[in-house]
Amino acid sequence: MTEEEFLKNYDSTEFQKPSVAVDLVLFTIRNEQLQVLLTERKQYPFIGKQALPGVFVQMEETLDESAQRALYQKAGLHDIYLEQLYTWGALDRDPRMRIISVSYYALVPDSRIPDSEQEKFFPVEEILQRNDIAFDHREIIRYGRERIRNKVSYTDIAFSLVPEEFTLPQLQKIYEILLGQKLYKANFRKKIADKIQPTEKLTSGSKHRPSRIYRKKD
Amino acid sequence: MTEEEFLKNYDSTEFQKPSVAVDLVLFTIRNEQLQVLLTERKQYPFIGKQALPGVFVQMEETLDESAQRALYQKAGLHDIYLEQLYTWGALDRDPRMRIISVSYYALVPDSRIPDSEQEKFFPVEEILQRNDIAFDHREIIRYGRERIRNKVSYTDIAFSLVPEEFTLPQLQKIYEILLGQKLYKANFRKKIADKIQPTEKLTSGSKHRPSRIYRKKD
DNA sequence: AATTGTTAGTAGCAATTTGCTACTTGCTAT
DNA sequence: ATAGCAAGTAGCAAATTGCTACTAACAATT
Repeated sequence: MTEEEFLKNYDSTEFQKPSVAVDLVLFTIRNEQLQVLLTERKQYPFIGKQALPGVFVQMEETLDESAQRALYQKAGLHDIYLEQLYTWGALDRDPRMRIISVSYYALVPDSRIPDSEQEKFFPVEEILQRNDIAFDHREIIRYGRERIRNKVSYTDIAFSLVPEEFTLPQLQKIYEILLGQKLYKANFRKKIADKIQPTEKLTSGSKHRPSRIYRKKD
Repeated sequence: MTEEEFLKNYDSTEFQKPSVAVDLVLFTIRNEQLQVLLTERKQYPFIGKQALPGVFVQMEETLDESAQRALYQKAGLHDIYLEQLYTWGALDRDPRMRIISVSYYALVPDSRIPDSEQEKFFPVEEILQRNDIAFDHREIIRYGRERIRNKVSYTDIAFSLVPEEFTLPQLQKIYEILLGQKLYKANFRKKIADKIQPTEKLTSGSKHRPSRIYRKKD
């Protein structure tokens, strides 16, 4: 049997297969809190409960593309920091059938969230206290928060949560929220000095000293 | 329609589904090198080439269980450090059909590898130079190495690569291989001091000063 | 015009960690 | 004895982190 023959005869429907979905944890920072987008379920199961937005993986799209599609279809967003998180495979995680969920997380500055989506964000702290979240999505959110918490210190993901132009007090606040602890101003600035570029601009309108506006270097 | 009715009528075969497999990156350290288990493919596709051991995910097993099964069926190993790595979903990663692969990596001390498996390990450095590895498995191996390299500094995974009883020069060597750089003896010992317990035993048989034997604390 | 309140931003030092060199210890083989 | 060799320790310099206190620049109030 040649390879060609083999491939022609291969019956890919021979075995029963699980379904594969992508679920998206879309994080932002608002009101000095880490928040996540939740959608209300319109169908069984968990009708009326809140869940992460998700899509089934189509045969002709990669996982990354599924995640991007979810991001666009469910939140109207493009060109956002997006990274695979973990794949969940418990047998009973969906009562309909066996569904394996590849979770992704995305980070978006509050300023980029469309008006239509504003209402759908909820603080992670609160969500983790609740027990009425659909599926295993609360666990996914917790896991996502842990991932960011780890990565913030050795990557630049914090910049994904801030607009193109930002002040250092803003940026520091992002770091503090993600890490869950205060940082020292002077040390923080030394640390990130090589990642930022000052602009000529200063903030205005506040009733105290204005802050210099920076951009990410490169 | 009640939830029960809905679930009864739900047709889970309505859509075409990808297959889901688990591929295993089994790392060990031998000859002062990071090595990986590869199996020779006996079937199309990539017949004769080397690949990571893998299994299809069965409907009645979780992903972790699939990974453990692969570990046992393909390497005869039980109770090994095992962690999910990443899920690979390129459209053409398998020429037979759409297969989504959930990769796991495992860490095992060289001393625990059964005789029958000894021959199947190959140095990661070499593998990454080659271009005759089946599927996208070379990329998976590279990704696995990156993951360990990151985790070694803020977790205890290095202990998974060493027997229950070990010497500090042994352990330090493991860290050095994983990190890809030399460490300072005295500093290394300060760092891990709270993670280890000395035994009464010393090594013997060497023609120089014997080394104290330790165990992991807890 | 000076004072107060508030946040932005800088100085500087103590404590800890890391980088590095040199030493001492305990074994075997000459 | 002593030479060779790896195990293990001492200790200091350099860099990083923890922390306090300062100065700078604005608006609002006196």
